[in-house]
Amino acid sequence: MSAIRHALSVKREDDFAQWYQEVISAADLAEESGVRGCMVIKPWGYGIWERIQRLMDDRIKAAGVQNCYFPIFIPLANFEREASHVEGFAKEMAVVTHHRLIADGKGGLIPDPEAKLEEPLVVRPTSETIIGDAMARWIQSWRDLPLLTNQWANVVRWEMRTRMFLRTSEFLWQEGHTAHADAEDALSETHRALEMYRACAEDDLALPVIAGEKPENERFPGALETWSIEAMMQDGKALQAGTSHYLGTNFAHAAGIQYQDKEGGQQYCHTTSWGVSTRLIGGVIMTHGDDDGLRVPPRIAPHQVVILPMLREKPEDEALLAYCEELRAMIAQESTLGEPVRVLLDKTPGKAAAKRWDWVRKGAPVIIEVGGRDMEGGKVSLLRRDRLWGEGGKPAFSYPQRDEAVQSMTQLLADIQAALFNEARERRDANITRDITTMEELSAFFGEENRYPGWVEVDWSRPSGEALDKVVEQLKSLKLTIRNVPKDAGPASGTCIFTGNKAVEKIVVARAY
RNA sequence: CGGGGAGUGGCGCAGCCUGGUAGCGCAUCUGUUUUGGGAACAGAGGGUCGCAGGUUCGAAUCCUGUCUCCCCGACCA
Repeated sequence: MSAIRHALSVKREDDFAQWYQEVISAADLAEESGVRGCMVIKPWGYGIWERIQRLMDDRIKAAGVQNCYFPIFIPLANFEREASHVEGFAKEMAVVTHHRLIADGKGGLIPDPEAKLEEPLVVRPTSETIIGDAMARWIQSWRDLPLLTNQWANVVRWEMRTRMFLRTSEFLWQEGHTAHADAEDALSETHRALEMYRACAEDDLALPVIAGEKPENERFPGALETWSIEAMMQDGKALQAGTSHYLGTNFAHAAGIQYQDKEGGQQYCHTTSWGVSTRLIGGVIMTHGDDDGLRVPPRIAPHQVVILPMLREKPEDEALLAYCEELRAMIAQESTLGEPVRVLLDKTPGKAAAKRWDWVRKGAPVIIEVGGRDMEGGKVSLLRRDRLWGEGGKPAFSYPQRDEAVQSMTQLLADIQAALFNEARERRDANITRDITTMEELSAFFGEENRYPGWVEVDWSRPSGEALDKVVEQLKSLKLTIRNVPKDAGPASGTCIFTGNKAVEKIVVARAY
């Protein structure tokens, strides 16, 4: 029995799905739009996305990739060219068929039958085909390679079941598309992107991930290899947080992406594509959220420090605001994690104690409250969001001198960033089980009693085709999926848990979002 | 898309079975008193009850359709 009065009404352990919904509304991240599967991303949520964008974009550009923008509409014929790609996406396409509305005579509007498009346009679910077209125009010679492009865009996939940030019909992402002279070069790019995602997830979002190759049945439609980073959520499920694909020459054949090599012969390019999306925000929520709301890692927090003056609507407020403004300016002079500290002086009317809880729910890493007594003593009241509660169920304030608080900010924010990562990593490591060697054990492990069982790493023989289908079917009955073959896992030594054959590698098996 | 649940002031809900023109808590606004930890009291504002049809003298309530959300499943990067 705890005396703590939490800022949310639902606890993670009581109803994780409902808790997730509450964090999104309580932290003011996003709201429903009235359009199926589409959400309005509100300033705090979009601010987090802008931070992710900025940090990722820096990494992308550092790798020599250039940003472009391609159309949202793709001609149907263009989309049809790559067979398995079509098969993968056909079921979830938004299609534009008309270009004009007319009155229906009942006060409403309908698409004008006279204005039907000769060829329907599909709303991009991803842009391999249309970018492939451009690549075919842009690439002539081996000197044009590698061609490294990226775009930040929205895409639409008509999902059957949607969840805010995790799976929405429309979402925001970046999609990198590259063309190379040979497989080796393209594979190297596939891995560079994967490692970039791992670094961004771990260093920027404080999400520990496992990077590895997806099994054949989970490949991107049209890809020869699909690699992913997988993050463990607090309910033990896996979230695919980013993917990187080696597409071989499949799309090059479909779009005619060819170059003349040094010997004068025509060669098909080897292409890659890779992306991360607003789904990452869902991963941040389910990794760092607690029973008081979100906890935003400092690197991606729109405001890292929020100052709340304890205003009383009296003349002495002026001096207090001046004291806080000085504090704000001093903190803004400091740097942390390689950037100037982002600090907000929240002067909106209202009591500081009430506003504090809004910022707790939003997850600002550091909250500083300043009252008249603090000012007199040259102090501030400081609260770490990642260590919110102290003795007796009260917020764990510390009361440093103002100068001391300013000087501590560089280290404090770096500490919070590290603490969130370490907490998540320890939780993940504690929840990966490696000693399961039979299907019976696996089945028992994921039985009813074990609510948040986490992940299991097992040996397998990498079956293919129908043999793999059987394995997938077995796992499905336990609601499990193969997440990936971790790059960093040790060599397999035993026998395949599914087939009994000699194991060739290890896989991670888990329930997934 | 199948099964289940739900849409009533900003948020959370009651009312619906047994039709009679809308209520509670929180939040908001105003005032007073408070004031170092999510203030108290008093008063006030705010809703064509998701939308569209239908039944009826009369519909939040009954019927039909439709949209959206949540949970489970199927599907899926």
